[in-house]
Amino acid sequence: MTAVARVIVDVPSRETDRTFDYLIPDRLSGWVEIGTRVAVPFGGRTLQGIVTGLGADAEVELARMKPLEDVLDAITPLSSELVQLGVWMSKRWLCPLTIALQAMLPAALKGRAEKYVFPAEGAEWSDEETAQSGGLLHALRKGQPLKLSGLLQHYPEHGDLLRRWLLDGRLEERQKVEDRLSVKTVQTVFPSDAETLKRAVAELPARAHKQREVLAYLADQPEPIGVQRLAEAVSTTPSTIRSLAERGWIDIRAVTEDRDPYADRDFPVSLPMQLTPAQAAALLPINDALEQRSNEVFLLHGVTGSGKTEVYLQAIQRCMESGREAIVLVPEIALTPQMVERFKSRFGARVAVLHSRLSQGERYDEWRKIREGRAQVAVGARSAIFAPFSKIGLIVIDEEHETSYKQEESPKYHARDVAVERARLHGAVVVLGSATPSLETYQAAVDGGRPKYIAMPERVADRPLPGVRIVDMREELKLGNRAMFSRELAEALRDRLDRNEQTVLLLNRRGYATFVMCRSCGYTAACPHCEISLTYHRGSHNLRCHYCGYAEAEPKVCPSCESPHIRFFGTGTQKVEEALAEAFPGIRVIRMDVDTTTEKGSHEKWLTQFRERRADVLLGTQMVAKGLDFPYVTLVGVLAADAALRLPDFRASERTFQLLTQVAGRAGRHELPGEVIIQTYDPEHVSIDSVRGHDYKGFVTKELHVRRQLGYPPYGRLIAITLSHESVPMLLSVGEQFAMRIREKAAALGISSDFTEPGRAALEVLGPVSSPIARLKDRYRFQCMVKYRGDVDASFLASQVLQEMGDAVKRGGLQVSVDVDPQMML
DNA sequence: AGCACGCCGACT
DNA sequence: GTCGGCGTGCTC
Repeated sequence: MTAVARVIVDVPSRETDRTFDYLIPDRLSGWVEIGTRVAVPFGGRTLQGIVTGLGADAEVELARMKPLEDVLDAITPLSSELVQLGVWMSKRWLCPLTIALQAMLPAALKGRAEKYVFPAEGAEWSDEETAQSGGLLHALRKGQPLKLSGLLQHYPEHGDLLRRWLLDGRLEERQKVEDRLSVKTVQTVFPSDAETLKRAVAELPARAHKQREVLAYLADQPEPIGVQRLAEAVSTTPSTIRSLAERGWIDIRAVTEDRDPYADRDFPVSLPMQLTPAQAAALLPINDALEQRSNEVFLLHGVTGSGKTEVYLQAIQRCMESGREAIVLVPEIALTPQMVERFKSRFGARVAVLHSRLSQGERYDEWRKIREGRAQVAVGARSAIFAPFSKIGLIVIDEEHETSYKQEESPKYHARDVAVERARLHGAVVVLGSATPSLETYQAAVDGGRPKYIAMPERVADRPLPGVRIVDMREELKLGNRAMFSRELAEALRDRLDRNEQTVLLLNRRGYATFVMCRSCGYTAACPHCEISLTYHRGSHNLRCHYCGYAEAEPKVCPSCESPHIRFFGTGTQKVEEALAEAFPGIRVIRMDVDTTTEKGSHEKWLTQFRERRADVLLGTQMVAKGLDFPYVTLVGVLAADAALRLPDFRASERTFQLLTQVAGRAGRHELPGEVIIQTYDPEHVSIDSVRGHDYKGFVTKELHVRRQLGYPPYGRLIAITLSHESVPMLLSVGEQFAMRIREKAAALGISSDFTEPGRAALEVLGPVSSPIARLKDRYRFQCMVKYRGDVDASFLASQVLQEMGDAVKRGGLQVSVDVDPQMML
């Protein structure tokens, strides 16, 4: 009987998406379990892999089996539950298992094989060769194996020499899987007992003053202390301390240290607040489910300012009291210091925070805090759903409708769906919170009873929802107002300036000007690789492609007709800022968009400034719409409310309604009442009109009706298959085949392609059509859309066809990407 | 994915 | 004759 590990190797392709068997050598037995990260020999190289199973026997003959090379972590990074979740994900979103597993590991643990080169036993080189190698041989013969990548960087002209000697066997190569990053260690002094220190003082040479000082300091404060800090404390250098260690009087060891990104911050302690009756009523069924340990899902539909966060906090409290852990997902954009503070204040050091602004190292340390049981609550963006807890009791998804929960790269998972599955595996409770639930979630609650629906229709402390006025910009134009601000908005702004209150302005766009257009001939500048409008960047005076990074200089005349009337179109936050300064001299504006918030900590800096009322207006794109809570904001203005309505995406209406409702919710959250003014060219549109009465139900009812008619989610489901290649005819023919084969398979199963008969299972394949991004990085893109409803396993059909056509696709050099339940149609 | 094995053109 | 081009196939 042999101990065998089944390993998923880190090669993300369809052919290798299965386990490979390896012998577990004696020296590693006891270290290998499900979820262990290992280094394995695979087809002549060394790769990282994850153990997904253990067996007493192999599936292949013994002779073909190789032993595991190494175990990469002392603590297995993935639990068997996470491995199981990965298997589920790979089926659900049709991705290789290794991709799903990789998504669960912090970036620091994405190991790569490094090649090391060293001289073979007894290898000889002539003097001539040594001279020719220009120091390369000398470096190699020092003894330490050297990194191949480093050698090639150092001696780029001697790559062929290296290769020749590797081939003739005088040099050998060895591979090792290395993490991108290790834990941070600090050289730490461990003082000996007082007795020893006293003896040391006696035995030191008379002139060793500094060393005596160090010993005196340690005698006084016998806690372990970092070498660097100790040196500073007695104003000397680390070498003094090291000589003490050499004499054996003290002990210096490397100690791992956490990079706590919030180390220098004090969070005031916050105690649970007195709940309003509505909050208490909402909390009750959640607590019941926690008590019963039943795998329940709730939709907490609470208007903006209704106090959802306090409900989360108290549910988490209850969860932790029962010895279980909690995960809180927040959209990346709303993961503001304000939000973090609320959790840190309530739960202190038991909170781990995971978001993209952390460095790789900081993220890794927060991750380890969870894995090693030092944190019980994880707050973070999408990927925090994989927090390596072992007994989860509660998962909260705040703003569950947010698109950022869907990952747009493989694995194209939706964190909301992962949460529900992970909660099932743990017997945990899920709370989906939102003021504007996604139509999918709402419809499932109303028609299916899961999630269970909980409503909080009022703001706390009887504060009213802000009044909303819609301004028809067409009328403004008729009356001769060509300005960016309607008279109503300008007046309201003036009023706020007079009263020293604050305003949030939302512009539904980014950049100074979105595209360049010639007024004479209609020419627009587009990327030669991607067929995407180029964006004008004011700082660098050039035009850039947001997809591939292509850049060219700002044109002075039209490249097509040579007219000088080429000008910048569209409105960006910079332009609005200028208009504000002109209309309201002396106005203090904070502009927040991708350009002003890329720097680490800048986001926080701006918001603090605004909170301290050092500005009158907070102007920005989507990022000013979410989760912000400022007492003196009494006016919210929306410029170009309908900009996003024109996008070719069936969710455009839903997104617009959600965005407008969210931003409206920033006004009047405290003592002072709020007001919202929305400027639009399409005031009758449901998405805009419904915001006026804060009429979520009115909006969903109408929108759901449309969705049902068209068979779109939540009444049908979609799978987008995108093919890309340099040649259009190739794409068309393979795309056609894809569509045909899926249709044939569905027909063979007796699935109708007729969507008109209500309730009946149906499937149709749309396309292939040129994808909305028709060309990307010199490759054309075509897509097929599988639309289906009812009891149809369309993912399985698609994966079968994908497998059958695998050969044709590979030989043709096509790239295929599958998006199950796509969120973005662009 | 990458590396080895294998079968045809332009060089020492 | 050989070095090396990259097409196909496999990796426990």
